[in-house]
Amino acid sequence: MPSNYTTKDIRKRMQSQGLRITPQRLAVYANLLARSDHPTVEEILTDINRDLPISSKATIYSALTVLREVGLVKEVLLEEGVTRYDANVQPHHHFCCQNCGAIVDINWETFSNLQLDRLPPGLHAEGYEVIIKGKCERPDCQMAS
Amino acid sequence: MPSNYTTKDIRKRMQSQGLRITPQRLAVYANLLARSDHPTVEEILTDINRDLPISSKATIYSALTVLREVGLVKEVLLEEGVTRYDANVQPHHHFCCQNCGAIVDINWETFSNLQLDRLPPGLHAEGYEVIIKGKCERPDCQMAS
DNA sequence: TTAAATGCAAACTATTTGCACGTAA
DNA sequence: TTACGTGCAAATAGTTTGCATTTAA
Repeated sequence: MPSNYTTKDIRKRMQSQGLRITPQRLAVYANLLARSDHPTVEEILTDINRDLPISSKATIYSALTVLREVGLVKEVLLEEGVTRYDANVQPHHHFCCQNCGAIVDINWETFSNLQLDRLPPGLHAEGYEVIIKGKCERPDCQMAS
Repeated sequence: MPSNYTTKDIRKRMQSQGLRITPQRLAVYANLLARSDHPTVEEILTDINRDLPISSKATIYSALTVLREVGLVKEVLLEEGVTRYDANVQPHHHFCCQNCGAIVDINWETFSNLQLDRLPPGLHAEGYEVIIKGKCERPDCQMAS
């Protein structure tokens, strides 16, 4: 489960901001909650329209913008030109397989002890994330150069 | 200075791979060496064509691809839809100002002691980078919410 | 001399926008 | 009922590609 939230949270968050709960917005959020692979817009679109068409691409973009504004979704930027989305909005780190591109969430506690006071004077940190590049557990990837 | 390299290095690197040294490739690399603000393609283009037109946009893209292939340049992905470039190819971290967008290089040694053995079993790290978000030293930014 | 690089324009991909129609509250 | 959201198509932005011309070695 990529988040501590559930689809119930979307109602509270959206309504408190005067935003409507629509089938499309619910579907996008539910899809992100259900999967842990940080999908792209294209992947979300394919997935939620698999059985019956429920949303257009422009609506997915719109839904993701709104979900980010209310703090239910974050974007993940690891590859050039590819924006991915994550329903896990708690601070955490990312492992990125250099062979297959898989992205694995790493618990915050794994690297929660960074000494931010070592930053150059004048810079004030509000948060951080560690991005680890390497090879994931798949045999193909372990084998790859 | 964002790198330990100089424009002399481009000759060695390129020639050893049978690639040509052109005024355009030199200009792109020299520009990246001269500035520390991780420019976009657009910004590089504007800068090197300021006095007299020397390069087209397609050539900048081509030059950056080659420079990355020979290991003289790295891309920096911190904002959605924006690819920036860096002639500092040594491992280092990035501080990103949430107010003005400034990107500050942080020495590797500042956070060089991460315990990578704490990663989930099966994942093999080959490198990492810490991305710190916060406010930079500019008074405007310190002031901002 | 000649294979490789440049510059332009067209093609492509990702994302945003305008607007008529539909719908959640 | 009605302001907000959706879907479509067109617009925009970033990047890549094809090809004739130029040039580094």
